[in-house]
Amino acid sequence: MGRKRTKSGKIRLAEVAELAGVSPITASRFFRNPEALSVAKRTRVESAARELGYVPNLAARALASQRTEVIGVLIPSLTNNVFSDVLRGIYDASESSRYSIQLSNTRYSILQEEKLLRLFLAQKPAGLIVTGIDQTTESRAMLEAADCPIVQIMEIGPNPVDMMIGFSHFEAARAAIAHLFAQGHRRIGFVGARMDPRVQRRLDGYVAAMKDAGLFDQRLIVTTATPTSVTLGGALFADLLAREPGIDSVFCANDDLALGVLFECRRRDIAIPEQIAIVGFNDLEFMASSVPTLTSVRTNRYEMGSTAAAMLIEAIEGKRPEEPVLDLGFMVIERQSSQMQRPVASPRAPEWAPAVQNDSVTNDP
Amino acid sequence: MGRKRTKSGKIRLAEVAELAGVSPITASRFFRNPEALSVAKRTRVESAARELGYVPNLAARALASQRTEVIGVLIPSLTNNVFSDVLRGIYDASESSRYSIQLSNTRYSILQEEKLLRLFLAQKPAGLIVTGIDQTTESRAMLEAADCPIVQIMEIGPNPVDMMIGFSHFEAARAAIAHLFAQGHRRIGFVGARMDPRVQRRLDGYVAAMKDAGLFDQRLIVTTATPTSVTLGGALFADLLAREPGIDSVFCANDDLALGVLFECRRRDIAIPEQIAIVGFNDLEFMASSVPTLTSVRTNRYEMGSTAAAMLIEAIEGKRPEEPVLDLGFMVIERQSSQMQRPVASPRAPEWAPAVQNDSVTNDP
DNA sequence: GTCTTTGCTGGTAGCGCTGTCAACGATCCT
DNA sequence: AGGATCGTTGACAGCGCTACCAGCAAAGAC
Repeated sequence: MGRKRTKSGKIRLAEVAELAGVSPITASRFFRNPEALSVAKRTRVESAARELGYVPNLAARALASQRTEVIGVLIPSLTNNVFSDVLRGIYDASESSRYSIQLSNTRYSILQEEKLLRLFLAQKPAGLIVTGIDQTTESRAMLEAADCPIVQIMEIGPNPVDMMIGFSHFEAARAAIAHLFAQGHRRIGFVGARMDPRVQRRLDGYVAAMKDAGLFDQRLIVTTATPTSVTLGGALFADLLAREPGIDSVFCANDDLALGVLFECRRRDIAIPEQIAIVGFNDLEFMASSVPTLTSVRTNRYEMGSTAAAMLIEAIEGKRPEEPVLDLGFMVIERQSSQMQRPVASPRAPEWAPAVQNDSVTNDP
Repeated sequence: MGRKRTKSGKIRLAEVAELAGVSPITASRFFRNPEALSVAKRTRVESAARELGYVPNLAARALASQRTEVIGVLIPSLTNNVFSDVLRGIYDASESSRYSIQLSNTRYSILQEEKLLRLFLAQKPAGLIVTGIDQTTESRAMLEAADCPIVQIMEIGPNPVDMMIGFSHFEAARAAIAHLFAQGHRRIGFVGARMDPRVQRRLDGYVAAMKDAGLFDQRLIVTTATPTSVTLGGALFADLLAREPGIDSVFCANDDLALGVLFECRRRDIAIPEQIAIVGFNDLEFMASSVPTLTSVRTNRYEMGSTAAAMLIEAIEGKRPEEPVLDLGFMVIERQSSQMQRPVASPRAPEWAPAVQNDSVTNDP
C-alpha cells in the first residue's frame, strides 16, 4: 500500500481521505457538515472511515478551529440529589450530541464559581451552564463578555445573562404556604438548612405569605448554614418545638429535612397531620411512600437539566430560542402529611397509582 | 512594543517568553516542570505569565504532547446516591491536580460501557476509572491494551486490569447475615433491586451464609431488575411477606429498599425489630435518624472515590502503588432495627454521638 | 452564446505547544 | 590540566486538523 502512516500507526484524516480518493479537507468536511458533500463522496468517505476505524483527534480539531466542543457545567453540590437529577438530564441530553460535558463543583461558593468560570472561559467552551442568578460582579462580567451561549438554571429572575431555565422558588414556597392555609393551619414553622440563595428565596416566599396573612412571626423560623440532612431536620425541628410548642405545621426547605421532621415526630409521638402538618420541597421519590406520605412541592429537575442542555446545544448551533427565559413551574403535591379535612382513604394509601395528585395546586406557566 | 500578537489578541506562550527574555521552550518547561529551570528564569517567567494573564492552550498542548490531561470516569448511574459520594471523592481529589474529569454514564449496561470506553481511549486519556469488574471481553482487552493507568472501583476481585479499590460485597453481605444470626434471627429474607453485579454478589454472600447455617430457602429471596427506590422496597417486602409470612428479618440490598421496608412495616403495624428486623446496605445518612434507627453496612464510598483518583494520579506521574489492590473494607453498623437482646437505651436514641457503633462488626483489612 | 451564480472540491498555511536533540558553561573527578 | 558529567537552555520540526480562499464544472439569466 502506498498509504503513509504516522509513526504511531494511528489513522489520521489523511489516511481516510487517501483511501476514499478525496482530499483531506473534503474528508474533514464529511465529519463536520456531510450535507456539503456530493452523495458519491459522502459514501466513499464514510466507508473509508469505517474501514480504517478512524476516530477524529479532538485536540487537533480544537486547535485548528479555535473552539472546543465542550459544555462547561457549574453546580454547587455533588451530594445533593436535587443536582444529581439535574445532572442526569444534562448528560442525557448531551449524549447524542457531539458535545461533551465538563463538570465542576462550586461547593456553594460564588468565589469558587468565579475561579472556575475563569478557568472554563480560558478554554473557550462551546457553551456554559451555570447554577442560579447570584454570581459575583466579576463573574457576571465574564459571563456577559463570553462569546458562547450560556444557560442559567435552577431558578428564574430578572436580567438573564443569556438564557435561563428554572422556576420561582419564591412562588413555590408561597404556594406551599397557601396550601397549608387552605388546610386550616396558622402557626406554620419554617425549617431551612444551608441557606443558599434558592433556599433563601423559599424563605422569602414563606415570609411574604405569612405577612400577607398577618401571621408572620420571626420565632417560627429556624435556619442554619449547616449542609442539609435528615438528622439535621430532626434537630432543627426539635429546636423549633422547644421555642414554639404551639406550631401546627412545618414547611421544610427540602425533603430531607421533612423526613427528619417526620422521624422526630415519631420519636415524640406527635401525630401527623393531626398535631403537626409537614410540607417538604422537591418531591423526592420517598415522599410518596413514607408513613404518612409527605406533601411536597414537585420541581422538574430532570427536565431542567435536559432542557437546559438541549437549549444550549441549539443555541450553539445558531438556533436561539425565541423566548430565552423558560419557567418550568412547580406543583404542590398534596399528601397525607398536610391533609386535615379529607379523611385518609386507607392506611395503605401510598400513591402506587398517581390518583392522589389530582387536586394539587399547580403552576404550569 | 515589538511584541507580536496573534490576530485574536490572545496571549501565547511566545509572548510570555519574550517578556521574560527566554525562549518559548524554556517558558513551556516552566509550566510543566519548574524544577528544571534556574531560579532566576523561573521567577522571570512566572511574573511575565502573571503580568500577561497567560493561560495555556490545552488543545495545543494535547496535540503537541500526544496526550491529554483528562481522567475518564465510567459509572453506571448518576441517580444513585452511592455514586454521587464516589464522584464527590473523585472530583475532590482531582481538583488540586492538573487533571480534569471526564464523566460518562453507562446506565448499568456493559455494552454501553464498551462503547464509551472506545470513545475515551481514542482520546488517549491520562488515566481511567471504571466501575466494577464485569467488563465485556472486548472492554477487558481494550483496557489491557490501554497505555494509561486504570483503576477499577466499587469492588475487588481477582485479576485486576491494573489497580483496584473497593471491598468485598460478598463478605459484607455475609457479615450482615452473621449479625442477624447473632441476634437470633433464622428466617431471613433478602430483598434486592436492579441486581447489578455488585448486588448480585451481595445476594451470593447472603446465600452462602444461609447455606452454611443450613437455613437457605429460595422462597426467602425477592429480587427484581427494576431500578431501586423506597417505594419499591415496600412493594418487594409486601411480596415477600405474602409468600413467606413467617420471616423474622430482612436483609435489603440497599438502604432505600430498607427505608421502604420500614415504611411498609409501619403501614402494617409490624414492630421493628420485635417482629421483623431490618438490615440495609451502604449506611446512607438517614439510616442513623429513622425511627427506629436502621442497621446497615457502612461502605467507604467517598474514600473509594478520592483514593482511586489519588492513586490514579500518582500512577500517571510514575509512582505506582506497591500494592495495586486496595480493600477499603466495610463495617456493620448495628442499630435499633436489628438489635433484639440489648434493651433500647432511650426512645430518642439516634447516634448524634457516634457511641452506638462501638461493638460493630468491622472488616478493616 | 456569454456572463453570472451555485455547488462542490482542493491547496496552502497555520492553530499553540512540546519532543527531541544538540550545545553550552560550570562543576567534578582523576 | 584534561576529560567527563551535570544542569540548563535553545533550535527545529512537527502534532492532526481546519479556516480561508481559489478553482472548476454545471446550471441558470439575459
